Amino acid sequence: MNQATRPGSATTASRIYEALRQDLLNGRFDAGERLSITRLRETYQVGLSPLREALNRLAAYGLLRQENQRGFRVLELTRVELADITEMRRQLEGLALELAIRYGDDEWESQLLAANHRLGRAGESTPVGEWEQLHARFHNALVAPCGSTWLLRFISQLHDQFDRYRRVAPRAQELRQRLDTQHQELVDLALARDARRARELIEEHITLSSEVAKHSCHPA
Amino acid sequence: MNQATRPGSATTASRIYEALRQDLLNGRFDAGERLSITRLRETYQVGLSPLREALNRLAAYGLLRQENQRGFRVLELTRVELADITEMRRQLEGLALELAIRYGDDEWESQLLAANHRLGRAGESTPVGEWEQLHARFHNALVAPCGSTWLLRFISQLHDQFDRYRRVAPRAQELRQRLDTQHQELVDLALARDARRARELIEEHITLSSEVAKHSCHPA
DNA sequence: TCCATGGAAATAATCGATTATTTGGTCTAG
DNA sequence: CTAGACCAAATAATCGATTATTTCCATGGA
Repeated sequence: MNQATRPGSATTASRIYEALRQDLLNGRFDAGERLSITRLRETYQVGLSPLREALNRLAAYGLLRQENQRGFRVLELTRVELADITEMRRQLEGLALELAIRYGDDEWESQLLAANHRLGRAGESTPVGEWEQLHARFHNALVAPCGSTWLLRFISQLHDQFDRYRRVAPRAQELRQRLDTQHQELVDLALARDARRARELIEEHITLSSEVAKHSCHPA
Repeated sequence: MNQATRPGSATTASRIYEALRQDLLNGRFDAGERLSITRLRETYQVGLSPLREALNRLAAYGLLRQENQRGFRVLELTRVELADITEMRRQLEGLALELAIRYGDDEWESQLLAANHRLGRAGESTPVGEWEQLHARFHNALVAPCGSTWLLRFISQLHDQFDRYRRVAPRAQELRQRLDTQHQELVDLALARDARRARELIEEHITLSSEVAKHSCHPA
């Protein structure tokens, strides 16, 4: 999930990067908002340099837009962008799932069952950001052994983008349940090594998630 | 190609970002090399803050590896990585080309012909980095109207990655000519709107480029 | 000989202050 | 009235100095 900055102890810049990323994903900022650097300094209680470095990383990652001499702003939420992200997720996660089914071993099957179990246990009382994290873990476990680090990287990036839309979305209980059912079916198809139907289902799954998220776009 | 930081006048950070990116693509640094910040300061004649911001961007973009408290290092060149980049280029550019053929209009056809013409005119006397730039332009023109900004973004990113391998590659004249021929054929198939064969050809084209680049990997 | 330890030198990260650019409002000329 | 120029306040970007961490080498013990 994070860029590989783990070795050595955490630096202020990488801590603030993660904090900002989470807050962006959780919709703590308004879409299109200009981020005042001085205000961020106060909010997160950090110095200027590490903060700016974190913002530069986030802009390069695609969670912020950077304009020379005009600072940083949060990306807008638009239907066109959501459609793009959705279609790319369909293509890339579909491909990755096929590859994962081809290459995944026993260890993968265990990890997948575990991730699915943890996700299934999360109920109504689960804290806001926690379900999203378990959900991300599940989808990551699904495609992890696809064999391509770049594919996984792009998928994570798109997942982060998609989360910005999902978070704001209303909790349609019925749809939520259909999505949960699909998770279970995805596990079954993966273990059965049915690549064709698994790919069909994950594409359908992503499209359905997108329908839910669509409500968070601008005019509503 | 660049991240959208154009408005306002160029900042030192974005200038040094571009300079470093070009130098990384052109192989001015050794693979795996640790980048000494103080040395970079002297080489590029810039202050510490903008330099660090540029490095942070490049790391988030994937052209550098950042390790907490241990600075930045150039990525290694490995066969595994090249194979991954190549396969992803095949998938993503293949998809993008199909979409471009579906959605591209007259303007696209003109741009494509122009880009192809400019690339064809570049001969032996063309400066080192120039051919690569024209080549990148051509490939970009090919897929530009695919309709997905994320797909184009990923393709550019992979193209930059691939360039690190290509630059070092020996100039096998015969292969170079086959690649040139393929460029012409790609244009023909695109104008004929033959999506299936165009996709087949671009996948073959990328694979062939990769064969040439393979010589630049570590043990040789 | 080989590892472990300590400490200085090198270097990465951060801070505080300064400079450069943009923004928003006001005034004047047409 | 409107358009343009100008000024002051806000804020982004950069610099120079300081702090924290790692690296490297020397030394001593098993």
